[in-house]
Amino acid sequence: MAGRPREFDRDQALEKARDAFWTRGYEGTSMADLVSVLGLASPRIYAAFGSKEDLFREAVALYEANEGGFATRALAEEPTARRVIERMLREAVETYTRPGRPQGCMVVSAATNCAVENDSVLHWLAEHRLARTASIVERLKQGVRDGELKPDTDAEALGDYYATLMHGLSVQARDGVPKERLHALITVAMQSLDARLVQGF
Amino acid sequence: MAGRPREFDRDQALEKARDAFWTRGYEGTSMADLVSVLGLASPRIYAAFGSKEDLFREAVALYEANEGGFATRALAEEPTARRVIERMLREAVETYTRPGRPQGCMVVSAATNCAVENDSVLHWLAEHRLARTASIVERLKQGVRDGELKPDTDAEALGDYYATLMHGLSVQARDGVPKERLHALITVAMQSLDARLVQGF
DNA sequence: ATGATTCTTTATCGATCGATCAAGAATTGA
DNA sequence: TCAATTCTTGATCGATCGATAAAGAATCAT
Repeated sequence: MAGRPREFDRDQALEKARDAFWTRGYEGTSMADLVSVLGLASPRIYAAFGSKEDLFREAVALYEANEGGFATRALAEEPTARRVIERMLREAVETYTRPGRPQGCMVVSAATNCAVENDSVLHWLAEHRLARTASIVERLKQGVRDGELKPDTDAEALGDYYATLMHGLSVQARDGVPKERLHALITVAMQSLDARLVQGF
Repeated sequence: MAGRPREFDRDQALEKARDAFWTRGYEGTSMADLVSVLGLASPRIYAAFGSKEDLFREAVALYEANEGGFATRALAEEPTARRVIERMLREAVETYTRPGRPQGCMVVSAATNCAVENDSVLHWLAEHRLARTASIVERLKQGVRDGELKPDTDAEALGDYYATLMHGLSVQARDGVPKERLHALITVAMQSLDARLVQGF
C-alpha cells in the first residue's frame, strides 16, 4: 500500500529473464547480462525479484507454465498412453527447435555444470527432471492397467526410455540438429511403444 | 633445454583436472578449485598447461582417449552394427554410473550452459557430439550396405535415435537414476534395431 | 499539505574470476 | 665454475561476480 508505482512491466521483464536463462543457463547469465537484457538497473531487478536465484526460479516456473509444459499438458489432455507419449515427444521437438527462440529444454540445460555454491539450483532442476520421468512411468503403468499395453510390459523401463530420449532431444536441438531429423528419430522411437500395444484397444 | 626439472607429475595432474572438469564442468571449476584439487600453485598450472581453457581441452582429450572412448572402441572392434550399438550403450551406462567416479558424460555435461566468452568451448564440445552422431549414422549405413540391416532402413534416423538416447543417458546418470534402470531402458531401445535386422545374417 | 512508503538512480561494496610479475631455487651445458 | 634456462613461490593484477547503501523522485493515506 502506498509508495511510488513500478515503472516497468514485471511480467515482461520476467519473460526476458526466462529467455536469457534459457539461452545461457543460470551461471552463464550474469547480472550485467540481465541488466542489459531487461533494460533495468540492478537495484530495480533486486527490488522486484529478490535475488538472481529467486529470479531464475521464477523464470523456470514461467517456462514450465508455458513452453516447457508440453509433458504436463499431454498427460492431462490425451486419452491414451500412446497419444501422450507421441504428443509429448513431438511438442518437445517443436519447442526445442522453434526458430528465433532459445533452443533445447531450459530444465535440461540451464544448470548442468554449476559451481559448488549453486548446487541447490542444480538439484532443484534435477528433481524436476526426475518428477517428469516418474509421471511418464506412472502414465505407462496406467496404460497397462487400462489394458492399452500388454500386461507383461515393463512400464518403468519404457518410461525411463522415453524420458531419456526427451532429455537427449534437448542436447541434439541445442547442437543444431534440424527438427526434421528429430521428428524422424521419434518415429523410430514410437515403434517400441507400438510393439507393446494391445490390438483393437 | 636445461633448466630446473618439474617437481610434479604432469599426467597425474591432468587426470585430477579431468575429474574436476568432468564433475563440475568448465565454468563450474574455478582456478582456485584446480589449485586445491591438483595441489599446485596457479603459476605452476599455467606453466605446465598454458591456460584454463588449454587445460580443459587436454582434459577432454584424455577423457576421450580413455573413459569416454567407448563409442570409438565399439565402432573399431565390434563386427556388426548390432553389436556396436549395444556395446556402446552398455558401456556408456557403465562409464556414466561408475561408483566413486564423476557421473554422466564429460562431453555432454561439461559445457552446456556457458557465458558468452566461452562459446568456443561450448561449440567445440558440440562438434564432438555431432561427430559421434555422424559416426554412428555411418556405421548403420554400412550395416545396410552389408545386408545386416533391411534395405529400406532409415539409417540416419536410427543413428540419430541412438545418439540422442546416449546423450539422454548422460542426463539421467547425473540425475542419479541407477544403472540397472538405465540398462533396462537400453533393452527396450535395442528392439528398434532388432526389428530392422535381416534374419540369419 | 504532509508523512509514510515505494521505486529509481548513482555509485560502489567485498569477493572471486582468470592470469601474471618478480624473485629465489634448481638444473643443464660450456 | 658460471651463465643460461626452467621451475617454484608469494604477492598481486585488473576485471567481473552478485548484491547493496544512500539519496532523490513519485505515489498514497490522512
